[in-house]
Amino acid sequence: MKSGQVTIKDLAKELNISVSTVSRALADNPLVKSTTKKAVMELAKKLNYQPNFTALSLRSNTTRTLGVILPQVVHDFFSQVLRGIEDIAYSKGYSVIICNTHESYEREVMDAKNLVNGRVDGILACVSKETKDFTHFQEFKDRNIPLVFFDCVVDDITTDKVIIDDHEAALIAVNHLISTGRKKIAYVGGPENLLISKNRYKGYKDALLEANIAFDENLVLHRETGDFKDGAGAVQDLLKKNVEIDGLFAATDLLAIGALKELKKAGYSTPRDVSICGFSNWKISEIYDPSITTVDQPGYNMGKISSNMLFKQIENKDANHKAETKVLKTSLVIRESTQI
Amino acid sequence: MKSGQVTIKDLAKELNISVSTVSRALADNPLVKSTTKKAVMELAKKLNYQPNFTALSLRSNTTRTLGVILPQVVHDFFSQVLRGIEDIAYSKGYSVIICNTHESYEREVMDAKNLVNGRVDGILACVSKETKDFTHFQEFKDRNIPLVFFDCVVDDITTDKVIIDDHEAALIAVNHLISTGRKKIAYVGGPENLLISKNRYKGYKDALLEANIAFDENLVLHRETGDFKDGAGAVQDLLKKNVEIDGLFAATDLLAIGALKELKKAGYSTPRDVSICGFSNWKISEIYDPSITTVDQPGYNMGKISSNMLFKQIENKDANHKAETKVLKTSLVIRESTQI
DNA sequence: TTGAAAGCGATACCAC
DNA sequence: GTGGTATCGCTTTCAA
Repeated sequence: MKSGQVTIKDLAKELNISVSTVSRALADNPLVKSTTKKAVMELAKKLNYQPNFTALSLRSNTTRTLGVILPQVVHDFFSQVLRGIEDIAYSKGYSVIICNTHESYEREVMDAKNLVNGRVDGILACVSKETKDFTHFQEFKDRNIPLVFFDCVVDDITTDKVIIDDHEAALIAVNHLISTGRKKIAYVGGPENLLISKNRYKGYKDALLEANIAFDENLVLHRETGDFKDGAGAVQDLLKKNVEIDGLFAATDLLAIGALKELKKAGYSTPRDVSICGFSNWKISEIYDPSITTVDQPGYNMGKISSNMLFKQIENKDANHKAETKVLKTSLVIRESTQI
Repeated sequence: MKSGQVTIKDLAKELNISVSTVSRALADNPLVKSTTKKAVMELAKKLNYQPNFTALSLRSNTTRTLGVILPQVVHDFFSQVLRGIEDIAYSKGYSVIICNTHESYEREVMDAKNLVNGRVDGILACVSKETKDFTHFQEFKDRNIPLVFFDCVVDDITTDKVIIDDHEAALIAVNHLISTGRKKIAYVGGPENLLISKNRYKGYKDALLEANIAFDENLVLHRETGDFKDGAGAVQDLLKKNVEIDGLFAATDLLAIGALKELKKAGYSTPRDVSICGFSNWKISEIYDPSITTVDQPGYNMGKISSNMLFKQIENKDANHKAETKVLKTSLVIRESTQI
């Protein structure tokens, strides 16, 4: 009973029976005499026995733990995804170990290495912005560790993926701006190398195309981040160019708000002069004054679907599993920033 | 080599040597002949051998893992705390398993039970709003599992704690409102049973006292949550009572913003008519229009200090450790909402 | 109905 | 230098 942990041995010794019997009794094995069983149960309760987690894991070669690798946790969207993951995991008696890479490639590699050695039964991952090399993820596949990508996925790795139809979402958002009579619509986007940025940008362009509005390179601003400051910076650049706009589609809510605040500084009112649409439906977009029209991403659902796919892999580890990609629909939330 | 995992046995068999030698070679033990060592190392690299985490844990009775129990992750403050914790943990080669209780007592108990069986080497915990019974935390102490509370702590359990001087922070914040000439200052607070709420409220009252401003019960509104909606609701109640205010101190930033927006609706401008101060310095308080004066909590530092205290406990597990409570200082960030 | 012993993957002590 | 074996805590055959 060293280090405060009561083991099955302690129970056996105390009751003068073998560890096998104790183990069986605790497992409520019908072979064990009911009096013995009762005695074991009672002592276990009395000494507050808890089976050692590590021993169980070693024996069963499972950890009842999922690993989640994601770039940020202070992020309304990811937090919803996490909730979805946790809800499914908890319902199956699994724990979740969250690795927060803080958008750092180095940290992501460390985290992956840390999870590769049998610490978890499966991995859910969303790759960071910085990541361009994916061998640390390939490692999971090589070791036959179940892996599901969500949101920011890796094309080169064949495994289950859950993504959002960013292209369609952007298309619908920009259509909405157009339908309210806007014609000179600017685009402010996040990191150009990200697939999600590319798709949102393409959605923007396609919406203009469909509406027969000429595409104008001058109205497009790709930024290094999806942050507030970059939204403001983008508008400054726009104003310097002296171009006229009456609408703005931003690839994140923070970009939208940064842009809005900067436009206001320059004397433009939203939605009157420039109507603005963001992306993600962060809480702030609801609270902001004016509230921001934005694309709602089904984060909770994405978490649930991803972990369900992961559990399917875990449960059929031997069977060869056909990788699947699920594309989730979004919806547009119309608020003050586009209501005229 | 079942389930894709290469073990020390596989290496031994392949090289026709014993597992002991392989183990020693991998540990770079000087007793091993260098040619043997080289052969082992090379084969290990070739087969991509990784020592099994669970076996290591069982052997050493340590998991090199910290458990963090907290009520929310989408929370600027907690996320900073987490970063502080992670930075220290990573630097010591530890992983962090985050249990997000979503402010639910039930979930908190589940999480605690889940961590009590040797899955982690120590626990960092911030209790949820709902929690009134603390036996699940006492369990850690009983089992001699290192435990540190941060932010929302449990008075009845003797262990290391890291808290913020909420009372002083509130005092300084309200002093600031008074110093800008405000005299009819309302208080909008979160759940009354929380220690942090009590202290912030007391800070508010003491600031008035010090300034010889009569305390007026009508200006005080305790709410069920610290959320945006409750801020708005509080102001609605205030307006119904037909009381005049020229300042407002809220126990959270979201309460502050909810109040501000509602006041604006009723025709009051901030800071001109009512200046407003929040608490926590969430990102939104910087971005909001107008930006919000608020109390900055040293979250990152709190995380670092907490985990350092935890490691001290882990490293001196046998020595009887004297519990300590650290109180961290805050600072006031003055922004537009109180600049006249 | 129960006990002895093997085994999960790794380390470390004791022989030789 | 190297191999055999006990051990960590638990489950599960195999024998009795």
